[in-house]
Amino acid sequence: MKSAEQTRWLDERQQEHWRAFLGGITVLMDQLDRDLRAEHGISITEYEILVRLSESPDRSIRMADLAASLSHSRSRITHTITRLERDGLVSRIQCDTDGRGVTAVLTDKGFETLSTAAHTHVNGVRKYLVDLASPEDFAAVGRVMTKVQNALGGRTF
Amino acid sequence: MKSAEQTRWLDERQQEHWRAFLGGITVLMDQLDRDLRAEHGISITEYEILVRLSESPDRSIRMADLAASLSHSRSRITHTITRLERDGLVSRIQCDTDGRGVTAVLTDKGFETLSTAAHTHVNGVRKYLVDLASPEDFAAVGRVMTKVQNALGGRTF
DNA sequence: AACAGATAGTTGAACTTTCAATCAAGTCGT
DNA sequence: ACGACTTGATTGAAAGTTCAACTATCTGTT
Repeated sequence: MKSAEQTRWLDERQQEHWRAFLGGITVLMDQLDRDLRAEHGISITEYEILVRLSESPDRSIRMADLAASLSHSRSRITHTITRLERDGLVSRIQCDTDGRGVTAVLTDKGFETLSTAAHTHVNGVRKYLVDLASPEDFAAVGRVMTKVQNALGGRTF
Repeated sequence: MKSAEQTRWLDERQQEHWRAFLGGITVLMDQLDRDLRAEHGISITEYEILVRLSESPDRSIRMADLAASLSHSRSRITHTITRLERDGLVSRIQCDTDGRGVTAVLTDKGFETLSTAAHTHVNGVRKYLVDLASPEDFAAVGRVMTKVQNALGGRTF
């Protein structure tokens, strides 16, 4: 921040929106996480990984791609996959084209867990978010957050 | 979930919006936190507490009210305030009307830190979010997240 | 007054994420 | 083919969060 330039503070309305945003994501993510843990024993982070794997050819994705896809650090992915592997939902295989590479693969048990957890998750997303908003407003949320992702997206950790 | 009823999955568009939302809040919160830590040595959670205190009469708020205001658990507030107290930004005083009560008070040093950190924070919120969206879209975000907060708001931990 | 139950806050352990350091394998320029 | 550099992934420790258990105080009922 250059000291010469004045900071443009948020006006009252913007501040309200920003605080609603902060508070909203806090309670929303917390509730979705709680529901998944209570009913299926997985966190929302783990759930998102299972989803990505299930949609991918061979139900497998390399660690770095998983990290990029979720905007998580490599380290975080390593730890999370370690837990998922311990629980038998995912397994690791060596990448044959790159000696350094490791690929995470969804196991049958992982797919089973995902299949049932998906109901809980989607119902939550609807009940706590999608169904509360008008389609236009929800689309606006999508537009805005897409821009945020694009603006901050390709960082390295 | 009753097994009789069918889960209404998200359509492709809704799914895009939801994923943008998830990815967006991840990179946004991460960046705002990083900026505050790098330039002022406080996390975004700590920053939010300082803000609430600074706006309150006597620059002080009771622990439970702080928890409610941030949608954090009591335990989390206790730990965070302990850290802020260790760093001299906040101090604890006994509540005189309720023997169980503890009130967190912003110190002068805490106010100083907040005063400079606020520039960093607001500039970030603008650059990474507010200025990327049209006023209408940002207002829509505010509307939606207000509803989320109201729907999930008053939970106990 | 005394008890039951609710509320405020803390504590310590378990769990998750971050951070910096490390190791192995790939790429590039000479 | 050598060294310098980059990239992919892991590791262990530190920082932060959650969870369940606990103490202390308050409130309402009898």
